Amino acid sequence: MSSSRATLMQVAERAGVSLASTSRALHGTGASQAMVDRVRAAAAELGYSPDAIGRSLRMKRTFQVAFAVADIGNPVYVEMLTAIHEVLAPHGYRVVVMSTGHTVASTVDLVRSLGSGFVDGLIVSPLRTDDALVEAIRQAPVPVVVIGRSLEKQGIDSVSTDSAAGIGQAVAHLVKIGRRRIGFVNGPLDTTPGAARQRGFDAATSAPAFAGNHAETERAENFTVAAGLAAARRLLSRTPASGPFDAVVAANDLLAIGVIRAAGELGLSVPGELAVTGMDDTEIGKVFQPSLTSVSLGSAERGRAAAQLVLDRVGDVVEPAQQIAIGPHLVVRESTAPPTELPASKEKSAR
Amino acid sequence: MSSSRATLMQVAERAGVSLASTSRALHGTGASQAMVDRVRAAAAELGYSPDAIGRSLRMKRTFQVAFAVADIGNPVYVEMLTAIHEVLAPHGYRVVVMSTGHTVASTVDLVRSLGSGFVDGLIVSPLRTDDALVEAIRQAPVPVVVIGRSLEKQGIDSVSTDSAAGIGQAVAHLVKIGRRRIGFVNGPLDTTPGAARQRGFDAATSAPAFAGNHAETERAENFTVAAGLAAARRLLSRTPASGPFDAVVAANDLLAIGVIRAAGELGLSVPGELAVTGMDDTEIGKVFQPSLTSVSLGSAERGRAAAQLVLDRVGDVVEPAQQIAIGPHLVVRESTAPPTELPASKEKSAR
DNA sequence: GATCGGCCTGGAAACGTTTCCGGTGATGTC
DNA sequence: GACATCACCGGAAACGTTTCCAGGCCGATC
Repeated sequence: MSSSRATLMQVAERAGVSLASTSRALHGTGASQAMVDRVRAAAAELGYSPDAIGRSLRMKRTFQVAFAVADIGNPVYVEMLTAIHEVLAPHGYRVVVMSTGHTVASTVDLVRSLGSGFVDGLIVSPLRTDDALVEAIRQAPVPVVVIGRSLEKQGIDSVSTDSAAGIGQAVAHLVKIGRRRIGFVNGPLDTTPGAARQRGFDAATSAPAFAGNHAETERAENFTVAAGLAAARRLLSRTPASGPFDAVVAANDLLAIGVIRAAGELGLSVPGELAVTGMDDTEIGKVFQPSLTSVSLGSAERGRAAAQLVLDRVGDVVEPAQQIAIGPHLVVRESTAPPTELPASKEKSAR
Repeated sequence: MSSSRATLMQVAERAGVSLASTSRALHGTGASQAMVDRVRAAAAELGYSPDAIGRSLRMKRTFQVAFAVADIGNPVYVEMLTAIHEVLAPHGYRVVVMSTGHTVASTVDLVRSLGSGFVDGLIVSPLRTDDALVEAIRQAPVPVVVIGRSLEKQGIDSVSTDSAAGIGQAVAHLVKIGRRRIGFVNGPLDTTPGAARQRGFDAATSAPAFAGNHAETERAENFTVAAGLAAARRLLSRTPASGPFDAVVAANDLLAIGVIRAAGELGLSVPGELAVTGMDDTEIGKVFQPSLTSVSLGSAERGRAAAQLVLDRVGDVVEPAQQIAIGPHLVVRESTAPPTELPASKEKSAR
């Protein structure tokens, strides 16, 4: 926190050359070798390092990209952040983490705040979307990439995934291993992921392949473990006419963990008596006990794609909006298996 | 991504007043009401929003703070990040996430890069520290707050916690509930937390209160679940002369989860046959099955304190370096309990 | 030998903002 | 009525950098 930093002007004086030449020498273009050596030496002596603000002002580039999510506590977003960081850092870009807040209005505010130009681009994964937000994004003074649903018609760059199809994969898997009464623990329906996943569940359970089985939805207040626990308690306290639930599809790994905890409370073994699937294929799901069968939506991959898209855009390539889709795929682990033939004792068999 | 943004100059012209007055009117000091109204109107018409870069250049303030950690994948750092964000955002500060890398050299580079002045302050939680880093921090052109060990003698602001004492609390708890052969799964000893926690374990297990019991350390490659799993396999494959391990202290919640998984592999029940403690009291530990007894080091609290410290410092209050200490405390959950009296059937001695 | 082209350099402008400073008009006080 | 005080306004400088432009030098070409 010592002496104020050296400026380019000071380096120029020290080297006895002009300001322009100094800049060129350090920047590396159109300067003689002698000049470069001289300036480099002076810069080293003074411990010069270029001022990012001055440079930004002149170049109209901040070398910063913002990443905005509602809840950085959700491991999915952390994975995205890591991936984004890995792509951007080698290009000299910094990542600013922002919070969208939980309402769409606050997200609109955030997008508008890009007007102050502290950032060259934005990657945002909004929980909720509406026309105002779409419009704000379209008007935004810097490239914006949305991670979430495809916004092709709206002409906005997006990296999406078909989470509805992902839920379909989970349901298909459960049916295939012999589950007949499937509950669905979803998040709020007015969120983009909540709506998509509900569509996926409804479609999968009204398809011919599902005929004769039972399906039922319970809605959690949000996408956290606590909400999942509460919702699962409600769901599992009901018993369909055809018999107790033997599987639960959760819209989220966190919700799934809540479901498993609820099952534990009720003395239901997982996967023996209750198979549970999650979604997002997070690290926490991998290490949970039992490890979580989960639909991977390629969080890291989506993060990387979004970052690459922003990078392309700030390199002022003006192209029509691009849509990148990442296919979901199911990763089967311990939390799903064919139902155990229960011995009369109803105690859990060997581990 | 439409028309280029309006500048203050344009607002001034539109309002028919000087640039200086425009700035004052918007900034709110020393302008008549009439002037304010007039300028506000013009600004609104043009959709003006002030340019952060121009402002930064002039004010020598970026309204950004960097938070640097080795591994943002570790939930502890996510909790800190959240807390930091919550403190800083209301003051108009943005948070830039940076990676220190795993070597001390790359951390030094990062601190040096502050010289480019893109940020008003830095909060860093380095895994490893050496004299070069301390010196770099002391020379840094902006306030730096270290989360980790106390750096009082070095004259650096720090927010620390006595993790050694925390390990002591864990050991005391285990002894109290009747555990006699305690393993310690630690991370690398050349890291700051690794070293401190080892000291804590060694001190606790060589204290009179521990006399007659067995203690043994196994070192994991890093602080992740996978490393914890591997280390626990090694540890539990050994059997002390006095009998098998009945408790494991892990230096970290992630390591603890690895330990529990290893116990599962070996058919050991937790907490019945093996009690396990973690450290950091992370969200994932709370929801794990069994939920984790863990030593809280107040991650969120430390984040908040560090953020507040940076905030004070950028408000150019020049005071001697401050040391804030957060006391550790044990949170007992399911993963520790008195040993179960094993029915004769279970082959305990043979293992 | 004059001209042209190419390489290199220095001067100066520009990016958008805040703030110092001097000036003007109005108001209040003796 | 003169003078000090005050509130407000406009001009201009400054923050640190990059880049346009013009000019100087040198070698090569005709």
